[in-house]
Amino acid sequence: MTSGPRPVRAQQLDPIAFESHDHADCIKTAVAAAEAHCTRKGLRFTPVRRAALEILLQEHRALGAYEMLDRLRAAGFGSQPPVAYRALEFLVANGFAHKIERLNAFVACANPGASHSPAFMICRACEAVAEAQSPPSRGALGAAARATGFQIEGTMVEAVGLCPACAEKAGP
Amino acid sequence: MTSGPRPVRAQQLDPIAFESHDHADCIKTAVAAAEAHCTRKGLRFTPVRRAALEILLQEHRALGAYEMLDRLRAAGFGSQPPVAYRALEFLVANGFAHKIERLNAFVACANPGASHSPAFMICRACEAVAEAQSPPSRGALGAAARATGFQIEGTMVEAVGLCPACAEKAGP
DNA sequence: GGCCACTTGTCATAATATAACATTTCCGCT
DNA sequence: AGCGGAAATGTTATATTATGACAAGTGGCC
Repeated sequence: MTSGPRPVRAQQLDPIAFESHDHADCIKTAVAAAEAHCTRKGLRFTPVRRAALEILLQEHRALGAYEMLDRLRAAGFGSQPPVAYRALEFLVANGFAHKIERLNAFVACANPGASHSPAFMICRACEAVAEAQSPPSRGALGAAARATGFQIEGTMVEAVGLCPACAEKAGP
Repeated sequence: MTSGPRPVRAQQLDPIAFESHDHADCIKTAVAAAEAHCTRKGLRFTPVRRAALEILLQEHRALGAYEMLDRLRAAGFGSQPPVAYRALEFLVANGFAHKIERLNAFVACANPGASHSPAFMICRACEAVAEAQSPPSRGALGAAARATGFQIEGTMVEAVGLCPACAEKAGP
C-alpha cells in the first residue's frame, strides 16, 4: 500500500478517479451534505468524524484504517486503532463512505444520499477507486437468489483492472 | 456441484448451500476434475493441495485460512500459516476455489472448469456460501468502465443476506 | 445539579497475512 | 541411474488488519 507516484497537480483540478474535477469544491460539498444529513437525523457529526471524512475526500483512492489513523493522530486525535475504526464505521454506516473489501480499505462515497448499490473500479496499479452506480438485484445474481430463496440484503461489486492513466503507462 | 437434479439417498443427503444434493459424490467429482485439470496442465496436485481441496469441499461454507491450517495440521501437514495460505493460493489460482473477500475466507468452486465470473450469496447467519454464475461485466458496471476507459480484468460480486433456512428461523 | 446515552481515548489482544530461507521433492536431461 | 534446476514444503519471524473492554469526558434533558 505504498502511496506511489500519484499525480498531484495544481491546486484544485486533479485528474483523479479517472476524471478531472474541482476537488476542493467536491470536498466542501460532500462535507456539507454529510453535516446536513446528520443534523436531520440527529446524528453527531463530531470533529473526529468530520476529520476522517475530509481525509478520505482528499483522495479518490482507498485508505487503510491505519493510514487513516496516522492522519488522525497527526491532526491531534487519539492514536489507537479504535479511533480510526470507529470514525470509519460511522461514515460507512451512514453512507458517507464505503469499505472496499478487496483492499481492506475505505473510500469516500462519491454520491452520498443517492440510493446506494454502488460498484467500484479499482486500479491495481495506482489504487485509485472510482464508484459507479449499479442497479440493485441485477441479472444473474437476482435470478439465482429468487430461484433458491436467498434474501439479498446488500451486494458488493468490485472490479479490479487498470485505470486509463495506468493502462497508457503499461501498454501501447 | 449440482449437475442437474439427481436422485439422492437418505444418508448422503445434506441440506447445504440452500439445496440438497449428494455430497460424497460432489466431493469425488470435484477432486477428480481438479486432478484431471492439473494433469492436463502439468500442475502438481500434491497431497497438501488435494487435502485442502477436500477439506473445502466438506463444507459449503467459507473456511478461514487458520481454520484450514488447523485441519491440515490435524491431517499431518505443516502447522504454520504459509502451509494453508499456499495451498489456498494454488486452489484459487487454478479455479478450484474462490476467496470470499467479505469474509476473508475461502470456498470450493461449485463449477470448476466453467468460464468464471462467479457471484456469491453469503448467509450472514450461518455463513453458508452459494455460488451463482454471473455474466461477465454487463450492465451498469461495464457501461461505466467503457465510459471512463477503465479496463476490467476481474470482477467480484458478493451478496450478503439470509439463506432460506435462516430466514425461516429468523421470522415467519 | 443529576441523570442518561453516547463518544472518546487507551491498553491489550485477536485475527489475518506475508517475508525470508533452509530443505526436500520432482521432473527433464544426459 | 545420476545430475541440475525449478518448484514445493516446512519453519521462524514479523507485518497488517481488526476488536474487546473499560475509564473518562461530553452534551442533552429533566
